[in-house]
Amino acid sequence: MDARSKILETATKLFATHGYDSTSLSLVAKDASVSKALIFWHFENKENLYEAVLARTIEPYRIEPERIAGQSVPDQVEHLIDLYYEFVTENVHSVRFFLSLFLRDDKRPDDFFSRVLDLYKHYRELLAGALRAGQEAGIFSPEIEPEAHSALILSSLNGILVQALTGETDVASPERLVKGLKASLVDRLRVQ
Amino acid sequence: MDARSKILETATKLFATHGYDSTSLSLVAKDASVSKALIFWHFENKENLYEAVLARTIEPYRIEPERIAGQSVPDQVEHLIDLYYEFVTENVHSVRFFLSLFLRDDKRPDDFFSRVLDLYKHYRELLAGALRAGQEAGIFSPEIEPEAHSALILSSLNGILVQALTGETDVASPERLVKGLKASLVDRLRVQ
DNA sequence: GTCTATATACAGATAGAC
DNA sequence: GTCTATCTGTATATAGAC
Repeated sequence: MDARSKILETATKLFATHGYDSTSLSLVAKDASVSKALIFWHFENKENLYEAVLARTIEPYRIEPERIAGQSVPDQVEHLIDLYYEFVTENVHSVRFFLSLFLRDDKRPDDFFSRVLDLYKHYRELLAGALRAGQEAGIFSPEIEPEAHSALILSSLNGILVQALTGETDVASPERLVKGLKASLVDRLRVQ
Repeated sequence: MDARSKILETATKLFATHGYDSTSLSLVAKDASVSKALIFWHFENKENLYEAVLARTIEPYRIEPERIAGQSVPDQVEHLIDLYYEFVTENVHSVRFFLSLFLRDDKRPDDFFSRVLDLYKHYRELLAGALRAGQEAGIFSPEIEPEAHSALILSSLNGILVQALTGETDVASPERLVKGLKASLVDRLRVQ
């Protein structure tokens, strides 16, 4: 790997675990086995390096249309839940990173935030659409409001994932909680 | 207020918003209108100050038995949910602080963490107990497992609260989500 | 207890050789 | 492109006067 990529990779790991301020360029240089001066040659200053790291980190944050198409209406809801869950578990480190950015008064470039929020909103709308389609097909109870209920499902899912992210043991496993979520928040809404 | 308390109060605010590393003692001194040397005289070093701040912050984290006693069994579940919600909204700043500590590889003194976790566990057990009592009284469906379901309720609640903590607008309000949570995760479990 | 002045270390950043 | 050496600011921490 070339030096530039090595720096970027090392910095990504360090920024994500220690945050912006607590990550010194001396440490990045040492871990990447390059001189501090080389970091400045490639990225000009610490902030530019940070932005390059953010750009690299957010890269996989997108919805692939082919993955959500083609299901029968009732299965779509559970499938969307699975997709969300899979995405977060596949990107634990960066999700944890972004969540901690949301919580801190840290360096938080607004364009990255709005991109994460847009993605979240998109997901919620897909979920609401599937719920509404299910209602219209007479599968789900007409009592629920699709928008409100999709927000609740995502919130619950986030809660489960935060629990997994913070490494709380001794509670039920994430998989089991998601199963319970589907049972209570999806299956129980079916018209008998 | 005496200088020591002033320092403690100022440091609490600053550590919570900027974190350990990003909070300089020069800033604490300036904001508290004292000299830097006085901080060292009172707290010896930065880490000791931080621990004093943590001890002060965690102080309100306890369950008051009188607040959960005396309800009729079915109402207990919703009451516990309300208590949890109220506690978090009354302590937003420190909850956000602790959550960000859980997410970062920061300074994380294990005894404080285990105290937060114990409290959480206690809450979950109270909730499971209420659910079980409701089942035995024939009010809640025998289908659910109290332990698993109380974990799900708390996870969902956490998800709603994290959303509020991260300041995500444009989604449903926390109050509305909690109402939906109660409807789907509590009321729908009642035997008709 | 509270201050000013200072020691020491390390941060981000630059100069210039190769 | 990559390095060593160095500048400058600011951090934690100490010494010592009052």
